[in-house]
Amino acid sequence: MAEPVVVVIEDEPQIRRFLRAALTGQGYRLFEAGTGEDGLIEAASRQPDLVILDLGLPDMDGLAVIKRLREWSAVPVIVLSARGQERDKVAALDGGADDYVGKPFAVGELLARMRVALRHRAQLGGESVESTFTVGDLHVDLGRRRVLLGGAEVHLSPIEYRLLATLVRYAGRVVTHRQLLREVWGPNAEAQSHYLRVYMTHLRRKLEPDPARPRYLLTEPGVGYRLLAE
Amino acid sequence: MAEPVVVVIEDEPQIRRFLRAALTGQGYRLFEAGTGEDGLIEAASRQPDLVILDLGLPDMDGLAVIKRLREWSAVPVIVLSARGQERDKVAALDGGADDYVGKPFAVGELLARMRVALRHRAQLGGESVESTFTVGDLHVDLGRRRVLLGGAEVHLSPIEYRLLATLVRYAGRVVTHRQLLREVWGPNAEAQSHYLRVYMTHLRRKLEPDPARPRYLLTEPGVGYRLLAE
DNA sequence: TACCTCTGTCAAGAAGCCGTTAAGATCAGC
DNA sequence: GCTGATCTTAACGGCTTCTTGACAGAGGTA
Repeated sequence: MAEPVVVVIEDEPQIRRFLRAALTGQGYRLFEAGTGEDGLIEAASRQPDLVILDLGLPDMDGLAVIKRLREWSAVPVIVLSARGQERDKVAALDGGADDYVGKPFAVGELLARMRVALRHRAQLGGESVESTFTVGDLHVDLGRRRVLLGGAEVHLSPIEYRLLATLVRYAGRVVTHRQLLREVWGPNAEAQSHYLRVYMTHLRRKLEPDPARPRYLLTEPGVGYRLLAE
Repeated sequence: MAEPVVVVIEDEPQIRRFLRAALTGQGYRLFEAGTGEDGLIEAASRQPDLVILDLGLPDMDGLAVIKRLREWSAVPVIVLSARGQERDKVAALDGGADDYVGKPFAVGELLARMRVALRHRAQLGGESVESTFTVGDLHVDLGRRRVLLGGAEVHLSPIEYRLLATLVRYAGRVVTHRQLLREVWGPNAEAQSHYLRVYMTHLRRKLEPDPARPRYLLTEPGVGYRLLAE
């Protein structure tokens, strides 16, 4: 990777200055945002190789930023936070963050963890960053948060969309009940498997030609669900 | 991933006991080693989804273990260490570790970081050679939880699949009745060898050209079963 | 040959999971 | 505060899957 692109979402000017000095010195290209909204815009427009995210933003909760980001992007996210509570860490990591570094942080460790994240990304290779998915009549654009069925836009509720987006991210493979519940409803809902049944019915009614005989949204009895690929 | 396999390389018995309790309760399959050498052997033979490695081993340096492991495996490694120095962290992370957790550690955080590592691995997924198996017309894709017979997908119930997957993991070698029962039905079912006969019949009916004369799913009388490997 | 153990097959009842519907609770926008 | 959309929760029928019992065949042994 010639010059890795990093988006820093952080409101404290001191820390931004500090990161700017440390990262540009190491050959990173840096883009900065002071709010969650701006950060999401930067992440979308700069196509970064890595996102560094402060949890304590003025406009929105850090977890919400991760969640929004993860709807369309698999870019590695390193969380930077002054909150050192275990439950904050667990929530961020389960919410889609790839690493969690407490403040105050040692810059050498942060740089090492950044190298790990970039290594992971390099292993994935180019195409799995794909943000659109098509099978049969069904087309999902994760970047634009749009779902088309035979060319016509289908409106999905937030939960319906998150459920579908999760299946898209793992298209072709079985996603277990636990995993779906954790990624859509959060780690406290792992036992509520009836949610899944209700929302799978919704999705099938909106997306399947014959909801009683699913072509795309397949049940793997006793295990989970799978979105048919190609 | 049905039941993630974890290899723990750690010499302190207390911490091993602690990890055993924490991980098996979360649905992980655990294999343990007390030395670096044993750990490398376990990692090679168990094909784990994740390795947890203590840096302070009696026989060899933790960094050396990572290095040897990385010569042939990309399995995620989480380092557990009492040494909290920044240079130790940087060395481990740059040496090939995927994460670094200091002792004493919070179990919730460790579990969350494990889920992150498994998520990364799942995204790599698909083509990785180690998770698919082929013999004759029969093709088993453990990563996607799919079974193909002459190119056509075969539907297996959860127990049927777990039984086949266990045989695949030991392909070519005999797996004893006890071991199959333990891995498929759990440790309380080791005496129910009846189950095995019923489900082996199911599998053969679904997978064998002539179920009465098995080509793939072979009986080893008095011992167990074996899946033919080419 | 007769007997015994191990193995394979079939089938039926039980149990649990899944899909569907609908009603009340909650939230967001006006 | 009203209204419509969305989410949660409960109920229930149907269906797959699991468990269990019965029995027959294979193969070894006295």
